[in-house]
Amino acid sequence: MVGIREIAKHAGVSISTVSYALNGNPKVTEETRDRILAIAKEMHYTPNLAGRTLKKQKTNMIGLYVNGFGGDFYSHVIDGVASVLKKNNYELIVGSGGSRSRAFIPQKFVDGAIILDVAFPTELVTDYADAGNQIVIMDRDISHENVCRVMLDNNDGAEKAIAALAATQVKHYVVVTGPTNSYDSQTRLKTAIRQVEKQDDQSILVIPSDFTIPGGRKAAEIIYNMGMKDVGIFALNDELAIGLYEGFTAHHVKVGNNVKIVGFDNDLLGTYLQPGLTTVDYSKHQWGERAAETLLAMINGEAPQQDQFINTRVIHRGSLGEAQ
Amino acid sequence: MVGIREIAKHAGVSISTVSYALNGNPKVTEETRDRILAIAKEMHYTPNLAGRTLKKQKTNMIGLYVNGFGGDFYSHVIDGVASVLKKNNYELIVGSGGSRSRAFIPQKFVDGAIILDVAFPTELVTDYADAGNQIVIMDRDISHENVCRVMLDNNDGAEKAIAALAATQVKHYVVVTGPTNSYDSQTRLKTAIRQVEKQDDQSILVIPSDFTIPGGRKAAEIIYNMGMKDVGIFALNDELAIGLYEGFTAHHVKVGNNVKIVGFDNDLLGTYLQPGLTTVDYSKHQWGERAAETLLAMINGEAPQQDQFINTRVIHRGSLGEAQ
DNA sequence: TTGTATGCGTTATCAA
DNA sequence: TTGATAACGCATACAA
Repeated sequence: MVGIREIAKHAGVSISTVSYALNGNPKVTEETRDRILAIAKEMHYTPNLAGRTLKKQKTNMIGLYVNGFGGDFYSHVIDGVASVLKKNNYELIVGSGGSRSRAFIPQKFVDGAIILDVAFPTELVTDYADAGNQIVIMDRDISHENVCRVMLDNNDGAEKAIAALAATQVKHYVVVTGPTNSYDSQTRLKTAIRQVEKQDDQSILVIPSDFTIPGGRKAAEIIYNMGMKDVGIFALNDELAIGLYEGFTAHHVKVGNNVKIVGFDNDLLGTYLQPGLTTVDYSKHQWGERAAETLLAMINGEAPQQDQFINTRVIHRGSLGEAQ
Repeated sequence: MVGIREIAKHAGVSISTVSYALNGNPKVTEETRDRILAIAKEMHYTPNLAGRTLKKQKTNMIGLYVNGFGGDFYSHVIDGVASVLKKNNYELIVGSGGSRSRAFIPQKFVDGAIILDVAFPTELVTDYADAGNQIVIMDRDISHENVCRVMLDNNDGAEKAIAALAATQVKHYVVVTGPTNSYDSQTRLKTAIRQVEKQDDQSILVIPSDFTIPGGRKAAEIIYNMGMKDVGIFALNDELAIGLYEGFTAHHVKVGNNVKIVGFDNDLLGTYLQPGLTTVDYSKHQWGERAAETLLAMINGEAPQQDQFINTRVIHRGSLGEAQ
C-alpha cells in the first residue's frame, strides 16, 4: 500500500506538503505540487478512504436502503437517487436485506440515509435519528426532527383509481390489498373505502393479500367464485393485478368486460397484458431525486420541507373496457 | 460520537480493556466484560468502522459492480452474491455507473470485487489486479493471476439455440446481435455462425443491434421487408426478442409460424408474450453465488479454479411453433 | 487480569 | 512556502 509517507520520501518533502499538494491547497508552489502529483501518479497512489474518513469525520457517501432489487420499481428509484448524488459529488451505497449494512448509519459510515424498505424497523429509524443521524424516509409516517418524509401521494392515487372505476359504472367494488404492515397498502385502502362510501348504495369488498402475483391469482379465484357481474377491482399494486389477470384468464374471463381492473405502480409488465393494465402512475425516478435532494439539504444544514408528496396520475390502457 | 474512550471512563477501566471486552477477548473477566457491554449498550455505542478498518486493514466488505439495476436480470445475480456473502459474514456494496465507487477497490475499501459491467474498463481491472486486488470477472476474458472468471457458457447456449431452430427446419437463419463491445454478444454470435455453417446449404443473416427492445423492432422491420418465409431468428437476448415480437405484430405477422424466434436470458417478460418466448435459460442466482464463492476463496488464500462456466438450457414456450 | 503505548493513513494546526 | 506533530477511533503487543 503506497501512502503519502512514501511519496514524501520519494519527493524529498514532508508528508504535510504532500497532503497539501494532493488536496490542491494553494499553500504549496505550483512547481512542487506538479512534481508531487507526478510522483503520486507514477507510484499508483490512491488515498486511503479509512484514513481520510477517520480524520474528516465525513464520508461523502449516503446509504439507500431498499427491500430488494427485483421488479420494475427499485431500479428507477435508485437511478433517481444516484443522479442527484452524482451531481453533488456524493457516493451511493445501496443496502438491502442484511441488517449489518444498516449499522453503517450509526457508525457514521454514511453521512445520511434514505429508507424505502418496509423491513427496516421503525424503532431503528428513530434510534438512529435520536443519535443525530439524518434520514429521509419514503415509506411510512415518522415524525422526528432528524427525519424528513418524501412520500407517494397514496391518497391522491387511490382517489383517482376509484374515480376511474366509478366512471365505468361498475356495480361492485373490490380492493385487493398488500400486506397489513405496508403503509402504502394501508393508506390506499383507507382512501379507497372512503371514496366508495361517498357514493350511494355502494359496498366494497376487501380481499387481504400480499402484493404478489400468486396473491392476485388467489384473489381472482375468490372473486370468480362469488359469481359477481360488473365488478370493478382496485388492485393496490400491479403485481396483484397481473395475478388477477392470470386467475381470470384461467377461467376464460376476459378483463375489461364484466371485470374491470385498475392497478397501482405502472409496472412495465402491465403494458404486456391483454388488454393493457390501467394503473396509477407516478415518477419513480423523480421520487428518488426528491429524496436525495432533501437529504442533501438536511446534511447541508438547510431545513427542507418535512413532508413532500409525489403526484400520481391514471394511465388508461384497456382493463376498464372500451368505454375508456 | 461515543467511542471506547468514553466507555472506559464511565466504567473506570482502560480503553484496551474495553476493546477486549467488546471483541470477546477471553483475557478479560466475564464480570467486567458484562459490565462494559452493559455500559456500551446504555451509551448507544457503535464501533467506528473507519477506525477499525484503519487498524485491521480489512473491511469485510466486497464490491459488486453492475451496469444498472433495471430489468429482470441483475436483481437475481445480486441476490445470489448477497446470499453467499451473508453466510460468510461479509457485507455487500453494489456499485453502478459512477466511477468513484470503483476507486473503492484500490483504496482497499473493499476486500475484493466482482465485476459484471461492460462499462468497467478492462484496463482498470488489470491495473487493480496488478496492484494486488482480487477480482472475479463475469463478463469478459481477462487472464491475470489475481482475476478469476465465472462466466456464462455462451457457447453452450448458442449451440442449443441453433439446434432448437434447426429442429423446426427453418429455411433461413437470422441472428440479431447486441452491441459489438459485448463479450456475450460476440461469443454467442460466433458460435451461432459456426453451428449454422455445419449444416449444408444454409446461410445466416446477421443484423447488428444493441440488446434493446427498439433495436429488436428495427430488426423485425428489416426482416419483414426482405419478405422471407420460414425464417428462424436467434435474438441474442430477450429484449431484442420482445422488440421483434412488437415489430412483427405491427405487421400482423404471428410469431411461431413463418417466423420462429429463440431468445437468450429467460427474461420474465418473455413469459407474457403471445406465444411465450422460447429462450436460453440459466440460473442468474447461481451465477452470482458462484462468483461470490470464488472471490471469498481467493481472499482466503485458496486457489479456486480460474475458469468456471454456468450451464444453460433451452426453455420451450411456443415461439418455435406448435411442433415443439 | 488489566493498563500503557504504539500505529494504521490522513488532515490540519502551528512553527519555522 | 514548507515541516513537525497532534489528533481521528480502534486493536494489540507488551508491560505490569
